Amino acid sequence: MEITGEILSTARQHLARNGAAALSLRAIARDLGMVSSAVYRYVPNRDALLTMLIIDAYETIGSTAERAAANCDRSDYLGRFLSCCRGVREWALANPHEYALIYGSPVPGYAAPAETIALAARVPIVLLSILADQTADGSALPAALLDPGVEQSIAPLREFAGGQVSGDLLLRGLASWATLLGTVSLELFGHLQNVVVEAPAERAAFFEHQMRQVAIGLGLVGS
Amino acid sequence: MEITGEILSTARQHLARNGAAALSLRAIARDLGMVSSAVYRYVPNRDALLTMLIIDAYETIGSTAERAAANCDRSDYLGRFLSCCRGVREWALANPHEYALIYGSPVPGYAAPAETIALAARVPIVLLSILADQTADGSALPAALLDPGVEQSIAPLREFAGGQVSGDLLLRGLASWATLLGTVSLELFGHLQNVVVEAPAERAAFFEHQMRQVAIGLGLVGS
DNA sequence: TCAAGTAAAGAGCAGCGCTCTCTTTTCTTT
DNA sequence: AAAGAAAAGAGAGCGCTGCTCTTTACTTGA
Repeated sequence: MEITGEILSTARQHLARNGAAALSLRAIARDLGMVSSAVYRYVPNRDALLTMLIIDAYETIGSTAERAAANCDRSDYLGRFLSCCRGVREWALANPHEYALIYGSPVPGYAAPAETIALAARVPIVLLSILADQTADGSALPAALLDPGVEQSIAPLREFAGGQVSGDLLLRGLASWATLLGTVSLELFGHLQNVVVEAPAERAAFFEHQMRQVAIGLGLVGS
Repeated sequence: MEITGEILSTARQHLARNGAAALSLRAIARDLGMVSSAVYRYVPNRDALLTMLIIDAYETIGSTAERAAANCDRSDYLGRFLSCCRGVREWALANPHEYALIYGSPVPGYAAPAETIALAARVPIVLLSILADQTADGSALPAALLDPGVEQSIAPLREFAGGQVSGDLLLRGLASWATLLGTVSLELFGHLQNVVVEAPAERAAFFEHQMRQVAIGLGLVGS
């Protein structure tokens, strides 16, 4: 148990420094003063190690988002939303390789291990809880009527939300999630070069504005 | 020149089948009946090959988006936008590894080669041209006043657009781009599991609805 | 015909994931 | 305390990778 932890923390350091592609069991073993075959007593293979790092990343970004949102009054929906968005972006900027690991291209084969899907939900759940609170106190946007096919398409999410939030608002929430991750990914993966000034202050102002616009679309800011 | 082309097309096939991580110069050489050292006469190294594939991917998704948008009347802004979005998504679904290569985590070191940044602009330019046409004929949304810091942040884009489009609309355009890529990435990278029904018809209906909502935010659909 | 240039082959280095066997250490049981 | 079992690590080795260097074969132009 002890050594598994050391392997994991060394792996974390290597990931943060060199990225997932360069993660090497042998290098980790060297750092720990072991021979490479010895780490196989603790970790089945490289993919399993990556999975642990993925879980780790989901946990830290999830708790970051939760803590950020919890910093605001429960009734301050806009504050909770913006705080959550900022938290996600700042975590991503501070941990680019970890972010890429979970929201970039899936590195190993393809299949997301079953353990990760519950963890992956933590960030969207923060967003969802804002919409649920908003709906509960009657301040949500009037729900638009949806095409039955569209309504049907989000059946799993609808079930998860337990009928607390209208289909229309759920879809808007999904869009806000996509915009958040899209904006962060564009910035982190270099697609805003020659588009948005590179300096941190400008990047932050840009992000803040974009998320505020998203919040308007969610009905979080009284017009 | 001949052989470089064969190497590239073989590399394309390998990328499509196994993804960028598994791309191996030796395997390509084997497929071509050469010895591995021989391909180094045509390709400097593996990263250069990846760069070529990146350029290739940008070109095909760019022309796909352009052709899709060109399928509609020039004055049919909504049609052009939706057609472009559909084109991007369908190309991504048909070429997941290529999509991941350009919009997922940057695989090699980090720095996007200078040759790629012009190519990378082709999809956003399609979106931008819609907004420019819309502005030119006076049907664009009234431009909201922006915070000076935000206005400043998009100076590079503003310069590129040549003053044809308001800062407010440029920012909305960037948001639509982020939402488009975010939505496609979420779907492609498995983050819509247990959220949106997996069947192609439902996924398409979901995507269509989301993009229509984005179009409303851009003022592309007369209310 | 011969020299120059080009393309390919081959060997080899260091690194990787992973497996197997063997030895050493540690803990448990009598 | 001695004997046995279990756990942990060491080492060698397989096949793969990117990449380099040297040598061989072939094709040109003079």
